Amino acid sequence: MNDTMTARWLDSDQQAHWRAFLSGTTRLFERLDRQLRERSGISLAEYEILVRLSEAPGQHLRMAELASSLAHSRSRITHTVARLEAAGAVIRQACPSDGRGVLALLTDGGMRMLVDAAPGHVDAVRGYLVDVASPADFEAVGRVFGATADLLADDS
Amino acid sequence: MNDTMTARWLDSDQQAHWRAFLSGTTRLFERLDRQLRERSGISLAEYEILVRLSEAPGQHLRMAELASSLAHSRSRITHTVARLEAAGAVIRQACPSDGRGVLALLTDGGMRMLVDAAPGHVDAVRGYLVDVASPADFEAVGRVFGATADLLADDS
DNA sequence: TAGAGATAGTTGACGATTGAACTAAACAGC
DNA sequence: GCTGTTTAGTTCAATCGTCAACTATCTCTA
Repeated sequence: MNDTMTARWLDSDQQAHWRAFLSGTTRLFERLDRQLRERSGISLAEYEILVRLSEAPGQHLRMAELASSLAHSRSRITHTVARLEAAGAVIRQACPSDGRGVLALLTDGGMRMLVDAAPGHVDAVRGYLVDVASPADFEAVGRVFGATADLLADDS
Repeated sequence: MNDTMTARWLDSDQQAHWRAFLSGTTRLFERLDRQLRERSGISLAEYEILVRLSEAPGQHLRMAELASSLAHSRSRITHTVARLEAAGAVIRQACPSDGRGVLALLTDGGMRMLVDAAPGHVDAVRGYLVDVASPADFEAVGRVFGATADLLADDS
């Protein structure tokens, strides 16, 4: 956002789309989070961390890699990983190649939590978002928020 | 989500779109909230309440109308309106037609806060979302999340 | 090879959101 | 017109996220 930016207001269609987006995402995240908590006892943020760790070679990632991958603050990652560690889903260990670094390592128990949670979560993502959109519309969603994410990438 | 739902996993394109959406919205909301706080001293949630009140006839709405319009919990609306009241942006008064009800009424000061905040906020919404999407793609976003919002409407 | 600055991560205090329990008023059926 | 049930809103405690301060390590340059 800089001083040369002078665009104003949204037209009424744009405003309707923007408000649909606000309302839809608010309800969607609330529902996904609640469903995960009720069925598997983990939050959406915790779930996403487990997913990233499960995909990583050796099932471990640096804290900063988790932070940038999820677009969460470092502090938030510290707190969330601490909760996951208390729940036995993750272990922390020093990073061998960088004395400042910390690796979060998925445990077998963490993998079981993920395997337990994933089907219901994916069903929910499908049922409330993916499958209510046409393939072309869902692609458009990916394009739009990919562009937004790039624009707001960490160095911006 | 019901028992007959058996769809599984997302294909790799769908997963890429879903993650772009997660990352894009996370960054977008974080940025919009921070920009509003820095430039105008209000949160995004507070801003949205001021907008709804400013559009309402008589510049007032019931608490429950705010809650369903923003898809926020009643408890959250109570807290947020309390903060706005402390900031002098809103006044609460008993609802004349329903003894249980409470009206949130926008003050002149609240209207000034909104007028001050709105241009920068709209520029940000444009700059980080609306204008990075083609018109057709942004329409698709509206369609998709409109459908999600309907599906997850309060009685679901 | 100092020393300055940048980077990684944690901590603690504070603010915001949630969910459950609660009060009070409205409504429905008899 | 009671009585039981819904609905509106608030309150409290607990959880989660943010921000600023802090330690430790790494990197760059002279």
